Amino acid sequence: MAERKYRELIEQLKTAGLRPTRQRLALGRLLYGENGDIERHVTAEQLHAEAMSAGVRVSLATVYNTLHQFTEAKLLREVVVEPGRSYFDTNVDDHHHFYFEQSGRLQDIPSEELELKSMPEPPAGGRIRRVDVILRVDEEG
Amino acid sequence: MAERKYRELIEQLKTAGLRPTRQRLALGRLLYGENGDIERHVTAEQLHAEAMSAGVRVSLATVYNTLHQFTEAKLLREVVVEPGRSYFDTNVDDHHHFYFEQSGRLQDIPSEELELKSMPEPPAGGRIRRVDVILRVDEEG
DNA sequence: AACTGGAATTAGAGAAATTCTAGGCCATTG
DNA sequence: CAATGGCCTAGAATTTCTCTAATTCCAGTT
Repeated sequence: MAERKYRELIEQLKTAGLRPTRQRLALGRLLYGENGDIERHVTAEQLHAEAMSAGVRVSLATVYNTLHQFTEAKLLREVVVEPGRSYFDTNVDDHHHFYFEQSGRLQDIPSEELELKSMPEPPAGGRIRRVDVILRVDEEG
Repeated sequence: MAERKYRELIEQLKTAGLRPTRQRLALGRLLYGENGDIERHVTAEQLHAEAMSAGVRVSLATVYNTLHQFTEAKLLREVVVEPGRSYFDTNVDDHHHFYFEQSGRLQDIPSEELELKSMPEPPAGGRIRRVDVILRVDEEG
């Protein structure tokens, strides 16, 4: 992970009122580090397994807490594709997703490739917090 | 439930290769019956509770099976809004949803009110089976 | 109307994902 | 460097959904 990104992470945690603990930094490094430019869609279980095999001692509960805190801090975005299957996406820019049901894989769609023609008015007293578009894809053959 | 709708349901079950059993007919009546024009978004637990209090003896497993079979037969549409929370929508026409996170409520958006400007090409060997758009709404105050 | 084969239903166990709890640990502040 | 309060942990608990194996029901056939 680039030194710049690392300091940036610490800064973002502070801004969010989160202490830069060993666990949060390690998970941040796993999520954004090394190949930090590649879009990632990980489940809590996956990230936990990844941490284990990287020799990072962290409990599953902490992985869940951290993922939710990162999401809250807009460092991650949660994508729910099926009951009991939710991914955390390292790409927090405006974009959408292909979901491949057979393989359970998720793939980003840049926002330029899928735009909305019109946006409905939110019901009175509400504001639209997020737009989620999922294109469910059948892999034939 | 209108007599017409009732016979229609039996017909649709047959077409789907499903026997019109007491349980399936009763659940169908609960889903589409009486006020069959109103959009409904029910969870399996909710429908099960509804059946119980209507005096219909049916197990939770059967409710799950039936909801999935109805979805398969395109009599229902499943909408996943949160990990561990999925609704079944009696409206199977092309449309989208508002989701109110605080109350957990779902509301239909007619397809005229939210159209896509452009549709991306599905990745090679895939075809887009469904488009799900969820607008997540914060209720302020 | 009884027979039969396959489908459907059931209660309860089981599985999977996530959250909670209570105690101990550790980062920050003064 | 001690105190304070946030953080982490293992494991239990919860929630949602699925599976299993036994029973019951449905539809077509005598």
